[in-house]
Amino acid sequence: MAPPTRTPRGKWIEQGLRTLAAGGPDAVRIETLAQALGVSKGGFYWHFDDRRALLAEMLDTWEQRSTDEVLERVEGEGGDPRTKVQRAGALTFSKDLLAIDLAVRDWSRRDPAIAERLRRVDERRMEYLRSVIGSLRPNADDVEARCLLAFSLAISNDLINTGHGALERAQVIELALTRILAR
Amino acid sequence: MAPPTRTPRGKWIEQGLRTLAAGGPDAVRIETLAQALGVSKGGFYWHFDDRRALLAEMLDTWEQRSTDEVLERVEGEGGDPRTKVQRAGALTFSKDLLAIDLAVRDWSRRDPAIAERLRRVDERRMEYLRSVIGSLRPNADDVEARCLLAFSLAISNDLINTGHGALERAQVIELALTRILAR
Amino acid sequence: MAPPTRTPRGKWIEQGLRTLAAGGPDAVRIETLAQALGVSKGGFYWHFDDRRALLAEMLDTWEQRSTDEVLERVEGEGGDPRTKVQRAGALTFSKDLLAIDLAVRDWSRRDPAIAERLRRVDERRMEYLRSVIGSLRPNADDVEARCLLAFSLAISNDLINTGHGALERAQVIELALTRILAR
Amino acid sequence: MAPPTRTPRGKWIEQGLRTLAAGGPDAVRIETLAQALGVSKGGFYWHFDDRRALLAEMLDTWEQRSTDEVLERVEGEGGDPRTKVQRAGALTFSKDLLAIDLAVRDWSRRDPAIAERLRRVDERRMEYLRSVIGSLRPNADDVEARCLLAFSLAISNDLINTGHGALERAQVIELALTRILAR
DNA sequence: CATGAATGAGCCTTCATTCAT
DNA sequence: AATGAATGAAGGCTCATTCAT
Repeated sequence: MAPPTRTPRGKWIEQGLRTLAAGGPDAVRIETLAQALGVSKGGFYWHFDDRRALLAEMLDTWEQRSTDEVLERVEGEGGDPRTKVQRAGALTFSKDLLAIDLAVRDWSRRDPAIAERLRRVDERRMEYLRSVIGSLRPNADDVEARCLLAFSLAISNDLINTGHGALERAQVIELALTRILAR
Repeated sequence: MAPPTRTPRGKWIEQGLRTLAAGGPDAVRIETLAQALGVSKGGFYWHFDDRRALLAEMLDTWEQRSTDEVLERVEGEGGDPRTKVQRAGALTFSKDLLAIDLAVRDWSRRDPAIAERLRRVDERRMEYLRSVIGSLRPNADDVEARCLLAFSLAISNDLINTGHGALERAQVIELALTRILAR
Repeated sequence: MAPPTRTPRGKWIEQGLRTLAAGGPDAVRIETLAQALGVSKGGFYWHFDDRRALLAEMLDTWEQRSTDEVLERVEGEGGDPRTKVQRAGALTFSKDLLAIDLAVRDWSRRDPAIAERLRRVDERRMEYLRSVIGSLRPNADDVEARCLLAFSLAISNDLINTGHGALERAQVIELALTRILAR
Repeated sequence: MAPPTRTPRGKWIEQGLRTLAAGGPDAVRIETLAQALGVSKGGFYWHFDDRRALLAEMLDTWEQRSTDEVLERVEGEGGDPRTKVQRAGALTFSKDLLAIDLAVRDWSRRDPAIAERLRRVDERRMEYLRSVIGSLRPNADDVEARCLLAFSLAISNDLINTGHGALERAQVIELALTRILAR
């Protein structure tokens, strides 16, 4: 009844995603992962055909987590539109997921296959944003502009690192969000 | 008084920035650059101590171009605040510079030295935005929120790739910008 | 009195010989054999100490099959000398055995142990050839030359792949054999 | 005026052919060659794209040496048919070339591209044999049989390793050749 | 300034072998 | 008897760097 697998497939994927988040796709090196998992690199090939296979599964996992899981949770908890938008943002761009998201986003700029995956994910996110913000405001074009602003704000948060005078970043975000959702 | 000799040194930097923009820092390989320049890679080391030195100079060049050069040009041409914001955006995030900017931005997430450089650059950009938008709106906090929104919008534009129903991306941007600068 | 149990051991050897014939000794990889047998490679080590042990047993099997079994069958059926020569050739160099033979022959060129085994086998074959052809021709030296020719012809058949004008290879062989056995 | 190349392309090919002859294609390992040449393995890639490129050039070299060079020399020296046959055999299957030839021959049994190359080479050799032996004997079919025998004898010589009673192998070969060329 | 050549570290992958179950 | 999992030693290839010319 000993552990049926010392280092299950999932561990490699998890570590892979952590590494991707921290260092980008080029940092996802078999040897590095193995070392982090306290395992010999050769063992990797028991679980995966090759590096590409790992990357693919990592992306599958990320895609799943970033869409279905987030949306289910948000819709499950209910609340008014503003709450939903904030919650969806909080989940989608939780510390862990955001780092992966940004890594994938950069990666997508030089790999069409990644770009396609990301487009799929973003499309679902935007669709959700649209439905929520759309319940607040009648004009479709207006909704679209607000969605893009909200989305941009979320993505850029970790990409911009400046001071804001007397304010904290969080406060500025609050103000900005209010402005986005304002009447 | 001698004209700033366009030594081949500059060519390496230029090509380096092009490559950085297209493939990220890992893609900046001496051999690749040499090939693109039609030169043997050995020659690289006449100009630069090593790869790091090239990267450093590339970043110097980028920093200079992204700040002083842009701001000088924008202020030199004058115009009302909205015009200035748009022009600054257009210059800062011209096709070429934006690609570099995004590459640096991603890079900065895993290299503190890069992060510090980027912070310096962004701080100057925000300062300028603040001064321009501040001339329109009196409330400092409000200005800060609008600045962050404008900045986020500019950065994210190339990072998001979704459809917008009947609208073109450019139109949505227009609407969003109007909203940001609105009374 | 128990029938020679066809333990799985034999299956590994069989598959090993097939693989040796098709790809040479380097192609005899535990993993490949296991896959072909629909078994996990770990199991191999229950039957054999290591790869070398398998190769040794494969060679034992081949040696046995190439000599005793062939000669018994040929002598068992009788016939005139030419018939015997042809039958011995047909059996020794049946499609399956010939492929193994050639693989071993090449292998023997770089492994003295293999060379010794092959010499043993060939010596028995030549001895038999000598006895049969010797029953036709009186002069020992002459017999020796004919034996070598016959043997060369048999071995080379699969190693040479040229056209023969209007003739088929089989016809040329016929003519050559006739010439070898001629008065 | 120092040596323009420490380890010219040709050296790699030469060493590659030596290794091929001694150990078959699988033995042609970059690292092994490098070590034999007293060079670091990395340097290999300055001269060749990859291992396959080396193998290809090795085969080109061998093909050239085995055909044009041999035939030129034989025809250049003249002599009666028997002399030519023997000389062609001696050159074609000189110690060095024969070892390569046999390695290629075995290799060709599992790689169609190699088989095609070998066929081309053998076809030229047979063509030459045919022309020489054909000058002795009128009947084409008869000539064909003799050619095949001569060719088989040459190839098999190094593949068979048995005693011949009181005779030396060379003597048996002499007898066999006489028989092949006999009236 | 630049080239041709070489080095060596690092990474991906394969494979014989081992080990616990 | 056999499996799932892991190890470790190769071996192929890339690339920053060096060096002599």
